[in-house]
Amino acid sequence: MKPTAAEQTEKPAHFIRKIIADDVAAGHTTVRTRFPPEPNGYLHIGHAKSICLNFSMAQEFGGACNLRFDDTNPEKEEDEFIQAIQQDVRWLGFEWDGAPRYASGYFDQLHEWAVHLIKHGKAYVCHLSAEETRAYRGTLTEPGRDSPYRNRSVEENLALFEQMRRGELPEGTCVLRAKIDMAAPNINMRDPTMYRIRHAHHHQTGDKWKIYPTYDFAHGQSDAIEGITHSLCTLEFEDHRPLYEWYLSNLPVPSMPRQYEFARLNLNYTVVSKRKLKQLVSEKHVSGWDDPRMPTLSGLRRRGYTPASIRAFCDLVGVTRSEGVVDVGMLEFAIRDDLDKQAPRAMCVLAPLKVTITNFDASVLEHFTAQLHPQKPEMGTRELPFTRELYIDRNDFRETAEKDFKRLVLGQEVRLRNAYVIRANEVVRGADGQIVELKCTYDPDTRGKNPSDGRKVKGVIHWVSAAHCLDVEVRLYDRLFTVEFPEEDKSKTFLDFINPQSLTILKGCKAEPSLARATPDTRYQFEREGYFCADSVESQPGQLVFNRTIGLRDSFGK
RNA sequence: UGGGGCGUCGCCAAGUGGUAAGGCAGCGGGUUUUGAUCCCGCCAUUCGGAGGUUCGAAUCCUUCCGCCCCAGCCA
Repeated sequence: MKPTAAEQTEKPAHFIRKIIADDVAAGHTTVRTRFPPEPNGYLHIGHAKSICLNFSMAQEFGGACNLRFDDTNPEKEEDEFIQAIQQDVRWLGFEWDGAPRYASGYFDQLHEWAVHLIKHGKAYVCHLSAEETRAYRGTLTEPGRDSPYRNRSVEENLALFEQMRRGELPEGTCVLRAKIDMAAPNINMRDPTMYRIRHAHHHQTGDKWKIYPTYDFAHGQSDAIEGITHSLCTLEFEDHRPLYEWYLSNLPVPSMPRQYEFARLNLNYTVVSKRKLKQLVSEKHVSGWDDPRMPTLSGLRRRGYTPASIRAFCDLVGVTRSEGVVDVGMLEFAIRDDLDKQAPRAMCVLAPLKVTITNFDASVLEHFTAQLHPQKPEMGTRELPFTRELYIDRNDFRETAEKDFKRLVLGQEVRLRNAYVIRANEVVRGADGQIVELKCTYDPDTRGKNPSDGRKVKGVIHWVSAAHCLDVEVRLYDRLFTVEFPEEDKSKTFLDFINPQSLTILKGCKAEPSLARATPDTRYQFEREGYFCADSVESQPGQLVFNRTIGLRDSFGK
């Protein structure tokens, strides 16, 4: 059998891999990377790219990868997210080195380093208000002006910073800034803020701190403390690299990490922004962070995506510096590719139409043994009860049809998958004219073989025994947004493009009896329909709920 | 009009001076008791445009065009 994308061992030689390989060849014996999420939301498919990159680089080069919570902004962060992030990283198949790290774990050291910069005349306490600071910063085309507080004495700065630390100053009173260059063309170098006053409770450090470092003042030093060799981040941080390096070279840090930037993942027909995902959840457009329509890892998991398929997808997409938009079709390919090889087959009728086999005795019960996987007999078999009354899908029957319709047509034959060939003889209608039943006859000579008279039966449809099938609920998912780029139209909000048909709930679906023991971790292929798994939160034994992960590729177009 | 990036097939992406990989999607055909899978074939005389250097350029130079990021006491 052809290897799946997930089994592909030859990894493409992207630029990060080359840089690291060169460093290793040049004598770097320790490769250490880190995945540094801020615990202010759930992880999504975009994070998966970063996770796969960081962990796989460490794995490939015999190094280690840390998990570090970038928790410098207590007001936006929660412990719930810390737990969820750990679960998602593990689910994806990675294990970080040692215990999870926290930027907040370095607050003492960071504070000490801030004092160090003050003592060296490289940082000062600035009392400009936020608005004034903005005005002094200049614009993209005009240089900024020096703050009037820029030349305070070391002693005064030390005293003021200590007051900030003790919580003696109200929020917003002042900030600690690095003294770099207010005329720098790179705005990040115009005396960036290092510390701001926040009288906030921190999920890790409690009420110990009244001042919190900014991302820029925390990230590089945290990397240095942990001995990170390659600090991989997304393109928007490229302009921060000079500042990242400025702090490292002006502080007595224990190591010199290097920052490299790659393009973040963009997917069409969805949004991959924590802020927007959070909005979908809080405004109840979806049932939660783990709604199967969400591009979050927890949503994809509940939907039925496998970790291997997401890893394969990340490999497929590659790592470059050019930002593009990946077609969701590639994600769908990755999951179909994986599931086709793994998923046991089963039959489930989504839109049941009763069929009576008039020449089959009502007192008879036959059994067919069907393979769980057509290409993998080693996966085993299951039993299919066959009786006089069956269900087939309404979409698989037409009273008249063109020759390209390869299913059941009145007066013609079709094969019931794993069972007999039947012929539709008569349509039974309800009071409203709706077809409620089909009267058919079966050909006993077609069990496990084609008609011996050489008749050609082209179509094959799935079915279920009416007396033995399970009544189940099936949820079909479509893309969450109706347009490729929901964020593109600036005159509207992405919420205007939510697909009202993104969720279709089907009740009264008829599943073959072997599905009674379905659990969320077994993904099935419902033959001719797609890949499904029991919903991890709402499916119960006896009241099964299946999520359609993804439909089968369909060249006919239902 | 400042700074930093990016532009190779509809999408992703190799290629870094020697004459355009691969994947996704699409389109033909074959196998098939899943219109699935699998198999075979097709799918960029051309690399954002224009000049130039060179025996030779997607790769070097010049210039132009387009797109993205940066003016949080967010990350």
